[in-house]
Amino acid sequence: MDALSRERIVAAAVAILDTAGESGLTFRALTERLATGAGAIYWHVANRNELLDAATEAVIAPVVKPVEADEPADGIRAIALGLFDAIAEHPWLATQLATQLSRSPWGSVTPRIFESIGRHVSAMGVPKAGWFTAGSALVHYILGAAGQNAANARVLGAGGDRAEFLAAASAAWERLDPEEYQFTRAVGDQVREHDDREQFLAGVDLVLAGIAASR
Amino acid sequence: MDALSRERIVAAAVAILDTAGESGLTFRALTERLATGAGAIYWHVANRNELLDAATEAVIAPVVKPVEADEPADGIRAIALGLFDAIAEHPWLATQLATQLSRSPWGSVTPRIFESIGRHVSAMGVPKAGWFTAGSALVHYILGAAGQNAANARVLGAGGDRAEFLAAASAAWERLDPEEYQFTRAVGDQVREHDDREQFLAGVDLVLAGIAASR
DNA sequence: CCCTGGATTGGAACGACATTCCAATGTTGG
DNA sequence: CCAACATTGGAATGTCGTTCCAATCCAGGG
Repeated sequence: MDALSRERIVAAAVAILDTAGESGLTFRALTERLATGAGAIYWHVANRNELLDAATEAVIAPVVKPVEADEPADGIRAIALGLFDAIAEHPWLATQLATQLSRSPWGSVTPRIFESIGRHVSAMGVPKAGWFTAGSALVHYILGAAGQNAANARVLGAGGDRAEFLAAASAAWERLDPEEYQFTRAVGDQVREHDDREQFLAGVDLVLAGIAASR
Repeated sequence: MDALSRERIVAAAVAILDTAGESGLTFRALTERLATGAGAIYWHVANRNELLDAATEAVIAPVVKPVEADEPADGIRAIALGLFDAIAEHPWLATQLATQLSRSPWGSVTPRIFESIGRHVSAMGVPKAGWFTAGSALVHYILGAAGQNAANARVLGAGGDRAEFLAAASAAWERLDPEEYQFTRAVGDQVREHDDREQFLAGVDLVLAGIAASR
């Protein structure tokens, strides 16, 4: 039996989260996968929340590494896509990052994301007074849109393919009152034809255009 | 004892959520406040999640009522501020809306928000192909920024005042490695001097500028 | 080499929770 | 007034996070 360590526990947590979602991360699942007892785990991590935070950090850290790019906007797009892919691959990140943002915004992971995006914002020539606004708009759009994309993918689930999902989503939308939800329904038709990644990048570019316009 | 009803249960849930947060909403707290048993509540409500959704809807519904405005942008600002205030008054909304967005995006509350914002987006003269991108950027920024604002207010808590909070936040930021977090730290200085609401609106206007630029 | 103190482990025990179940009570139409 | 049904209150169940403790491991000093 290899020595138990914080890293091994966090790795096991990520694996469980990936296959069973946030509600699947129980101490029972952990003790079984690690062939140990709950007390041993508690010696290395304070509690379940700290473990969730550590798992989030372990998965996000590689994405927010500094990126060199000719254009600052390209650096932002690269980080945005990295986050998009990470959240698509680990759907539990969406809820987790949102919760962390609105529970303890100055925790460990969120400022790192903010910083990695902000570096490029300041390089864009935005006046200092606009840094917070520009950085916030980017980060909130990126995390929100990536999370929603992951949610769509999850609804799709293991079984079906894209066509099946779109059919289900269409059905759900058709059920909406056409009068009351005319915008949402009109948008549904547009979305079906576009690639998720491209659509996400279009949103990033929209915010970037806003930053450029108010510079 | 007045007749138990779904409305009374939802109202009690909102009251509990406001004073004790999401983790405070237990069936024990509900049965005590309503002077009844768990079984009675389960006859009106399927489970805890449905109750959380109903509480969210009850609090959000008044905010997403149609708004008439001379300029579409003003309508968007009005709805954004309504959401901002609702989330500030009921901080549990931040986590709840984020969770609902990334769990079942096509539930009941989220499309209503999307629709109420989208109406004004289409009135802005955005070409149809850009509706989804523009609406998404707005909604994600609004919910994300409002949630973060509520989180800041919560850290501040019942006891202290704004100066105390800013001192605590400063202290947290000073502890960050100045080299590694130079953008975040620079931004902290800017933020201290500005009104939260104005800062929030500046972000909305930034996204609106992006929409106008790509129109 | 052993022995002693701290580090680490495994699992039992505890209290809180969401949910289910059921007997009892209210209500209503024939 | 009496059957069917709607509604209630609370006891029972199983799962969870967390705490506690006895047992084991390990390193360094005598």
